[in-house]
Amino acid sequence: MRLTDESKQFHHGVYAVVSQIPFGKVTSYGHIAYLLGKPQNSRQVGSSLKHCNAIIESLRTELQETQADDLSTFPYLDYKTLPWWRVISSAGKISPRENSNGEYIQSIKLREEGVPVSDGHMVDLDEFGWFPDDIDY
DNA sequence: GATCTGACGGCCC
DNA sequence: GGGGCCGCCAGAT
Repeated sequence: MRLTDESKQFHHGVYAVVSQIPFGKVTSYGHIAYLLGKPQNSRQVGSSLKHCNAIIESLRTELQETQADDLSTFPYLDYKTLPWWRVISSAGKISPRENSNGEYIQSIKLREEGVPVSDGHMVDLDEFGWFPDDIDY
């Protein structure tokens, strides 16, 4: 997995922002891209999450190899705790996967947090959306 | 390597 | 409201 420095920065940002979405709230791929200063890269946010397992592993490996920095400085680089299920489309819909199992799991995870998900995999963004203008990450 | 495919979203009919 | 187009870029073919 060869990533440019630029895209590594982007991935770091995506995971850092996702890790800050509050329990019981959701945000959109596009809003994460907006917070990272790249509002046109919503699609890459989806890609970051789709491949979060491999990408995070790659980022961790590189940090371990290239710097003496303690990995605990980057708490968001852990796909086991990354709340990826709190990210949905700007239309308020859980995005379809190749295999519908993923969206099913996502709806379960959201309901566990008290976020209602309709049969059409829709979430009420007015009530459960988290869309800050800027955050620290 | 060239080309296609998406966990997307904004814009323009 | 809905459909087509475009930007973006990591993976897959």
